[in-house]
Amino acid sequence: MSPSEIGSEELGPIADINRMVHEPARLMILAVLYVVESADFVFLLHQTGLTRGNLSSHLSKLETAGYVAIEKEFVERIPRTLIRLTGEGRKAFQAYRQSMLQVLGHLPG
Amino acid sequence: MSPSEIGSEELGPIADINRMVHEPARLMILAVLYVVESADFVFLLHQTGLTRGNLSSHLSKLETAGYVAIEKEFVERIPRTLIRLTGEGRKAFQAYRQSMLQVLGHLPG
DNA sequence: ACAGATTAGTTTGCGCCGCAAACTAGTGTT
DNA sequence: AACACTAGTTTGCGGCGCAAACTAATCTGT
Repeated sequence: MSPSEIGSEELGPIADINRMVHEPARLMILAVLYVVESADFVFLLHQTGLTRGNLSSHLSKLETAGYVAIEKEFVERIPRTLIRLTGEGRKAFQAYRQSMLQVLGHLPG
Repeated sequence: MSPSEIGSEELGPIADINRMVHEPARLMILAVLYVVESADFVFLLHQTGLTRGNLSSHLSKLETAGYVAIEKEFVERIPRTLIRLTGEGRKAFQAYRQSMLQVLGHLPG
C-alpha cells in the first residue's frame, strides 16, 4: 500500500477533481442533460431551481468548456434555446461520477 | 412525479449540498479522518498532498464549523497536532456522502 | 397605437474563498 | 551565535458564484 492510500480509498481522484463539473449548479445541469440529452432553457430552469441569471452564466461556462452545445431557434415566434451535452461533456461527467463513486463508495458505515 | 424530478434522480440533495464538505481539499481531509478517527498534522499532509498552509487553513475552517477537534500536545519536546472528527463532522460527512451517492448512483450508463 | 406586463435571457458588481507564498516559532547542530 | 529544519499560521490576490439590474422581444388591454 503506497503512503498515499488508506485502506482501499485513494484520494487522488478527489485531488484532481474537475471543478467545472464539481460546482453544484453545474453538476445539476449536467445530471439533467446526462439523462434527457436535450433540454431547453426553461426546462433546465425548473429542473435545477437556479435563477435565470445563474443558469445563463453557468451554461456559458459549460459551453466555453466544450461540455454543452447551445442552439437557438424560433418556434412560433418564441425563441427557444436548446441545450445538449457534447461527447466531451458526457465523458467529463462520467469521469467525475466514477471518481466520486470510487472514493465515497468504498467506505465503511 | 413532481416537476422537480427526472426519473429516479432528485436534484434537491445537490442544490442543498454542504459546501464545507464539498470543497475537494476538505473532502479529502474528512475522508481520511472518517476512516482513521485520529491523525496528526503531518500524517494528513502526506495523505492529502496539500501544502501546510492550505491544510492549516482548511483545518481551521473545519474546526470553526465544529467538524473537527484539534488538540495540541508535546511528544519529546516536539509539538504534535492531533485532529479527529467530531460527531457533528461525522454526521455531516455521512449526509454529504449519502446525497452524492443518491444522485450519482441511480443513473444509467 | 402605445403603455404596461410577461417571457427569455444576459451582464454587472460584489463578497467570499481557495491557493501559494511569506512569515513565525521552537529545536537541533556546529 | 549562526544556521538549518520541522511544524505550523497568516497574508494577499485572483477567480468564482450569486443576486440584482439590465435588455429585448412579444402579448394584452384600452
